[in-house]
Amino acid sequence: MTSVRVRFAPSPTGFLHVGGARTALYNYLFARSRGGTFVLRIEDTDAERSTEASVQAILNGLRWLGLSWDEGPGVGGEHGPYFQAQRHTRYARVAEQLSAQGRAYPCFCTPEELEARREQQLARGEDPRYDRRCRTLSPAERAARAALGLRPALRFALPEESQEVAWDDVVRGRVAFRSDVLDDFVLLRADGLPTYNFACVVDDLEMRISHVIRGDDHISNTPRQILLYEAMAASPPVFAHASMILGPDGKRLSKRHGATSVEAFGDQGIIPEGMVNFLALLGWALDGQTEIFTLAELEKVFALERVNPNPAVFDTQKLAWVNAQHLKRLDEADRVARVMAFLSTRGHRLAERGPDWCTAFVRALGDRIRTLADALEVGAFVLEDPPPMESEAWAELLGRAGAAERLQALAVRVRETREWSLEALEAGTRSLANELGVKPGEVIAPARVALTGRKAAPGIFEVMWLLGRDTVVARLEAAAVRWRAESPLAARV
RNA sequence: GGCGCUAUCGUCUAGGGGUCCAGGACGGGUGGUUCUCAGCCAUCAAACCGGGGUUCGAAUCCCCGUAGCGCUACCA
Repeated sequence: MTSVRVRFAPSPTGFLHVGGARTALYNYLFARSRGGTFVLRIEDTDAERSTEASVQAILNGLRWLGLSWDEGPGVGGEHGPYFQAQRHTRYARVAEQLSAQGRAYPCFCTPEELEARREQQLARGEDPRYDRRCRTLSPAERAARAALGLRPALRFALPEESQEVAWDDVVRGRVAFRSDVLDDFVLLRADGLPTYNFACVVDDLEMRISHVIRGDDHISNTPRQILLYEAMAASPPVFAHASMILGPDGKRLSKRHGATSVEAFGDQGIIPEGMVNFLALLGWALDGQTEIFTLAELEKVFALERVNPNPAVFDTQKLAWVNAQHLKRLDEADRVARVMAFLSTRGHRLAERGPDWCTAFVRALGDRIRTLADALEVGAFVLEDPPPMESEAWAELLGRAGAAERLQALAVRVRETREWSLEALEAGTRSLANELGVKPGEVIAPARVALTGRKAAPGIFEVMWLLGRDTVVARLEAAAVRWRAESPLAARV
């Protein structure tokens, strides 16, 4: 019985990108759905680009999504360390074995020489590949070069005979390469640090990884890795290559498409539930019908075999919709807490108005917010005093005959309203319209503009209630005054 | 250039030879509900990349082409 062990192995060179997040999610879901172990390993062999800040950003991104790891940074485990930078002696040991077996050899070519040769090959129309000149160096020649102080890199010795290297990819079926399209790639750099392919194989082997789930940009690395497993007399794990996530232009998603880190989406008001659900759907479907899932539900129904091999375009519209679905499914207290937390990051401290007010506020926002950030827009009437006046809304109000009188009358009515409740406010407004002989909308529409500065807003009585008597009266009167001053319909004195 | 992967509505996808004149969802159009918007309900438009095969029968299998993407580093 082989237990399922998967890993997410990001290199800490930036934030957690949505592509990486989806890979992490698929790994996590596969582990959970199979009762397996989800390992987090940091691939920081590139000291130039790796930073501690990135490590933290990635961990935070995973935590935000709710993807907890069973082994890795912060939680430990039996197969650590989980930072490649701390595993050098292991790579060196394996490298030595490979060398002893004749499957690896030192290469004294300098990067400059290699680059020059590569260009020559290209110029001749050949495929740029290492010419293996150091592979046949005699021990004496090697010693001579080392004596000159030259630091060699260690290269993998590909099989002499070309062979087919193939595997059954869980998402793509059988994939095959001929080994002669490969070259003797570097295992250890001259500075002794392992390259990706080498470290990856050593670690996956030592960490007993059973399934490697990653992006399809690794497909062409897979034959190299399989050859390494063979050289190490080990059987390779099962591979599953999910495809890339593309931008709206069909190109691989990148920074120029705007936000691509999960953190940035959080800043835009996407909640983890929405992000996880949307990411899951990007390349996977349960039945083509069900769209909304919680992480817990995904853990039960996710199947790697149902991951789709074609590249998916990241559609922010659908993300917003999925997010909205989760937002409306949150229980009220939770939704209120999240909206308040989001707004406070933008400097709006609403908590001091009391829990009842906050609940009413979020209730008033209702389904008008697809993301938490929408609360900034939809709730602007209460977030700013006065809120910005949309010129189009004001222009329309100016063209409405008798608007000032109605606003004025409503101000009086509101001032006189004894009970500050939605019901009383609505009754007062409707009876006023009735007394004025106009439809309720004739009073409500001007009031909406006066109170919110917009033509579209939450229910007018909720708006009034939230604003409070003084503010409502003040905005109504101010609008009436301004209307009289600016409207061509105003009677001039 | 070489190698590889992919190819169903604008987008995410269901579909694994007949039950598909291709289903769902986002987005879009229209109508209804309503104080506006949103939401909700109803409804419409919208796709099997092209060409060959295989088969009684192909969206489904094979081949070729085309297109997109990926890799082609002492990056991961």
